[in-house]
Amino acid sequence: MAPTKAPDSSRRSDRSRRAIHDAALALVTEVGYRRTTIEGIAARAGVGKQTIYRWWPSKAAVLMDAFLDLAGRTAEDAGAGDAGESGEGAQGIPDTGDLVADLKLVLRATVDELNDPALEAPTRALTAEGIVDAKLGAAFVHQLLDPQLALYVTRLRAAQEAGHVRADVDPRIALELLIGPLMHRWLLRTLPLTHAYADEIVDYAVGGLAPRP
Amino acid sequence: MAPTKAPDSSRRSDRSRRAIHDAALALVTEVGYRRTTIEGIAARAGVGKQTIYRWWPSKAAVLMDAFLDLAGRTAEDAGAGDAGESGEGAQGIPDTGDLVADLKLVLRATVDELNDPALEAPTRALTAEGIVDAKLGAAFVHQLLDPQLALYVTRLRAAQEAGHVRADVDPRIALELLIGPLMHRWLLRTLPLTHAYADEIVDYAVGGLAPRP
Amino acid sequence: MAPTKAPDSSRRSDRSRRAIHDAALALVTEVGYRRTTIEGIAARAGVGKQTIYRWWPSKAAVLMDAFLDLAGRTAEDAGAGDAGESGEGAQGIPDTGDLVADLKLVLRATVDELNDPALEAPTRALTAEGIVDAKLGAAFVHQLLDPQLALYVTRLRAAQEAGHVRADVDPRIALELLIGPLMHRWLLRTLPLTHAYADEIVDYAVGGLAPRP
Amino acid sequence: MAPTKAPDSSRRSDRSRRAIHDAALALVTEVGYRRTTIEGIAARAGVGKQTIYRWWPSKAAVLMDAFLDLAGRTAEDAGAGDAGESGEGAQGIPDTGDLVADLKLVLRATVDELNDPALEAPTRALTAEGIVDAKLGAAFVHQLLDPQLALYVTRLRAAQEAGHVRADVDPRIALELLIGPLMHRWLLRTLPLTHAYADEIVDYAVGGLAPRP
DNA sequence: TATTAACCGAGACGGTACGTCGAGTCTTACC
DNA sequence: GGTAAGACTCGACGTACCGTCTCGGTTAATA
Repeated sequence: MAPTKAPDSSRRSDRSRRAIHDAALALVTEVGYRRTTIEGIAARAGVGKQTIYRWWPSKAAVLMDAFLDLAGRTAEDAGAGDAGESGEGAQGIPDTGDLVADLKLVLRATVDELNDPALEAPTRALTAEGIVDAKLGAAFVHQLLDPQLALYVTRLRAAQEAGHVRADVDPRIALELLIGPLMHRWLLRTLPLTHAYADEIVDYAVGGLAPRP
Repeated sequence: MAPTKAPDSSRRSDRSRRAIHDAALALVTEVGYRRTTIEGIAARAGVGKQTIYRWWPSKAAVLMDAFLDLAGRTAEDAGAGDAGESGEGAQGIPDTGDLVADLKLVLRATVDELNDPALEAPTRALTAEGIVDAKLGAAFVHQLLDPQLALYVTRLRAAQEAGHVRADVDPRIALELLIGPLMHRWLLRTLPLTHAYADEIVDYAVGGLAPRP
Repeated sequence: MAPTKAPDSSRRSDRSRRAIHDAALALVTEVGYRRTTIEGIAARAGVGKQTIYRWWPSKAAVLMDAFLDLAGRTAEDAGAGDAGESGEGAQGIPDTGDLVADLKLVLRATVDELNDPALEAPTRALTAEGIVDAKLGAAFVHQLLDPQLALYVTRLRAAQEAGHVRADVDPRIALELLIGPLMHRWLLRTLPLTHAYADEIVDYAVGGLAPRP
Repeated sequence: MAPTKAPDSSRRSDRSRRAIHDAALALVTEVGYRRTTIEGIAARAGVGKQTIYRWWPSKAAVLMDAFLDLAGRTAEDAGAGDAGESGEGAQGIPDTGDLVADLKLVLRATVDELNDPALEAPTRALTAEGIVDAKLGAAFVHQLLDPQLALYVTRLRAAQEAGHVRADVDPRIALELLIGPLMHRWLLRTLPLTHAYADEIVDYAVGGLAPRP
């Protein structure tokens, strides 16, 4: 029943943690998730295997942490020029009053992110892993996806209050109408993912959400 | 340049092929894709490993073939009561003139299929594998997904001709508006996948596709 | 109890038999006994594997046959210039009356044979195999070694009758006194095997066999 | 140029080393060298295959080490009753002044050793392997045979000084006159290997070495 | 300031699966 | 019915990683 000797995180080496993150991301990008191994990460990071096993339960968990770290740093960089009033790194969806324009802006940004070669490999790896491993999938959704989606919900609720979206529309479903097609195309690589596509998705979807005349 | 000695497929053992398919599907369902091994499949199928390596390049390829076989047999069984004049096994989407009703029918069927515990494990495994492995993903899309999606395109074109859908709508995108959200929810397990959800998706999507009054 | 279907040797393909012999000897010489495989022999001989398994019980048996064949042909060639009165191919040990000289002649010939690079690999392979596999070893001894040794026995008996060797000497043991050291040096590669060595062996050994003055 | 990462022998598990030795010897004795496999040794020793591959280059090398270990331990046991002042374990050949008697003693002991069922299988296996594999053969000769033969050389030189053996006799060749016939009979199983045979060999051989009257 | 306990790099260990090779058997088509 | 060809089951090969473990060597907090 003993909790199997939890390590003392206050004595954890930050240097190692970062090196492991970097090695994990680099390897996934270079050789793919499949051929990325714990041993490989340890060797690349100049770290003992045990140091990885001490702090993470699986390869996927390492990658997830690394990815969160990367996302955090990226957001920090992006938001560095702003007033810095949001400590979260989540910028939110603008509300110019024009729902279609606002959504197109965000969806185009998402398209760019998905097409970013530096992010593609780890994102695909984590998504795929989450599809098969429910536990990891839940973590992925909660830590990475949900915060993003919450922003859409907020914006859509505002649109409902402004009367641009019917009151009986469930924002959660509306948001999936926007994100779903994007992810579908990206995950399955059926057709190229472009700004034009994002625009059309918004046009069609908002058409179905707008109040009947 | 030589393709490294291709085996003579006319002498292939059908018995082994079927046994391998069955073992692969059973193992993926029972222990999951990760813990399914080529050795395990061979042992379960009562087959030498080499017989698997002779005919398939990877575990994923075995599973894909097995899945196609299963899908073919399932479709055959389903279509057995009909006149049998369609050798394809693809039933097509009904056209009762009521687009919304027709789509709801098919989407509900898709929901049922995705929720079928016998199909869930292999479908997830193949999808996840295809997300990471572009080659396999392409095969998956072409052999399993595209034929399905073509049916939607046909039905949507008919709706355009009947004037229920605007002429400037791209059926390919319209279809993704329907399928995308479904897959999104199923893949990421964000919320349960129900008939009610399928209905709402159809309602919202067709709203955006219908001619402006 | 059925003798498991003995093949009809009258319909056997001589072409295949020879091709298999040649391939076996060539492969043993080129890549060594260990890396010589039945599949390799079959491929090189342009023969089906079954043709080998039909007529020989093991790789060693194939090689033994091939070697006997080779030895027979070699002896035939060597004896072709003679009157041809000996159908056996065994030339016998000359009896000039000088035992030491006669033995040196034969032992030097044996040294040359053991040093012949064309014969070395198969001879070593068969000897080694026979050391570990008693059944094969017996076959090797009876078919290849005993006929050779019998010649020594004959010559030594003649020497006994001529009074050059003590009457109480067992020719069988005397012969081993000559052959043993030669084989020892050749098998274990302790020191080079030369004519000078053969001469010394004869000198020492005959010294021990000659009548006490 | 790098020797491909040599393992750190100071951290080697002695427990595993011993278990592997024991398993190797047991298997060779029980099922023969051919049917002894690295996998079998590992399984029997309760050891991972890699632990064998880490420290030995081949099955034969494992067996050689095991045999050396066994020989060492056996010699240790045999010498335990003595004063123990010789750390070598090599007892040497006695020098009672009677060369014939001394040699008969040692050769009879060798006969007994060769006839010992516990040693037969590994000795045959190693010898056969060494006959075909020159590298291994050299190791076998240097590590096992040469030390033994050196004892004979010593004893024979003493005999030369005492005038029991002609001064012009090469002890190295003389020794082969004794050992060669023994090994020949044992390796080829031509006739049984007995004390009487050893005695005769000594009688004949020393007869050839003694000073001419 | 000396001790000590945890983390750390390193890597050997018992295992599992990999993908390949060859053994020996069986089947097919040819002659 | 013998033959060339080669697919089949099976078992071992030698390799790659897994996750655990043990070994010095730092390094930080405690005595």
